[in-house]
Amino acid sequence: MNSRNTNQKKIILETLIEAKTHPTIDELYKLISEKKVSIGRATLYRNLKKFIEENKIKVIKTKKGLIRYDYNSNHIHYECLNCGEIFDIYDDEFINLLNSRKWNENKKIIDYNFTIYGYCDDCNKKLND
Amino acid sequence: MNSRNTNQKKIILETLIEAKTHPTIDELYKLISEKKVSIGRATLYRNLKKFIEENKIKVIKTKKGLIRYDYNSNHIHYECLNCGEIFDIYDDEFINLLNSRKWNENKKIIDYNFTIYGYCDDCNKKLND
DNA sequence: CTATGTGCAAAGTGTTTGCAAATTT
DNA sequence: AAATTTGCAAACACTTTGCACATAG
Repeated sequence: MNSRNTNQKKIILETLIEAKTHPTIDELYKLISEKKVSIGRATLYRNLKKFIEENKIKVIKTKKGLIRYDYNSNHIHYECLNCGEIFDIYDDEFINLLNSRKWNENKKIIDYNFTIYGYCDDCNKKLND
Repeated sequence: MNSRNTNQKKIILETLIEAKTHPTIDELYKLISEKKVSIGRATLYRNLKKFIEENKIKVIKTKKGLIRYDYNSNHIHYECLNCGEIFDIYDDEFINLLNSRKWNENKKIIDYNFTIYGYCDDCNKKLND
């Protein structure tokens, strides 16, 4: 039942952290292939699943149905309803507010997933031509 | 490009609204089958997709990877990390706070998806035996 | 040395699509 | 009557699994 530190795990997590974007599994696979090593797709699936269980990474299901992966740090997502791009929003004030709030006696926050939908600056301009 | 009001659309949306749970597509299919009518799976997929585009319903991707559908009203989800059940939280004060907040000059909130992870009351008790 | 992890290919699931018939407007 | 939607089955895409070999502890 012990988890072992393999080279593959290291590379997968490293690559996901380095990526500024929120890659799909396919994009992540390509990013890894660009490095020297090649990792099997099954290994990628298996390890992403483990990382999710271990709360190291998060899954984002986009409006268009794509499944994207994200290294788990405290932030909010803003998804553009036009171009589909996902932006990270860091808002400590809001996060603090979130963490201090109790939704009922026992329901404490262990983790959360917060995505806001709207239009990004670029698309806003285009749509208001 | 006009959208037509078919009986199938009516039944699908109706059944989803009636369901107090957040059904998977399979659960929804069964709920519909329990009524007189039978709707093809393809029709179900096609219409759920349309409803999402039209912002009538929302998708929830659970920690365990299940895809659940939810009628789109203003509320927050609380997912139990132990039993997996999803609870609705209605917190107007928080929703108002959310809606009034601007994340930067142009990034307005059109819609959002907010899920909190933790343990539900029942599981809390069990786990602290 | 033993248990865990990997890679491949095959199996399994879930979702989409082409097409003819039905339905809506 | 024209355009959209439906239902079926087949096609497609994504994810998991069995197994033999490799690797970590």
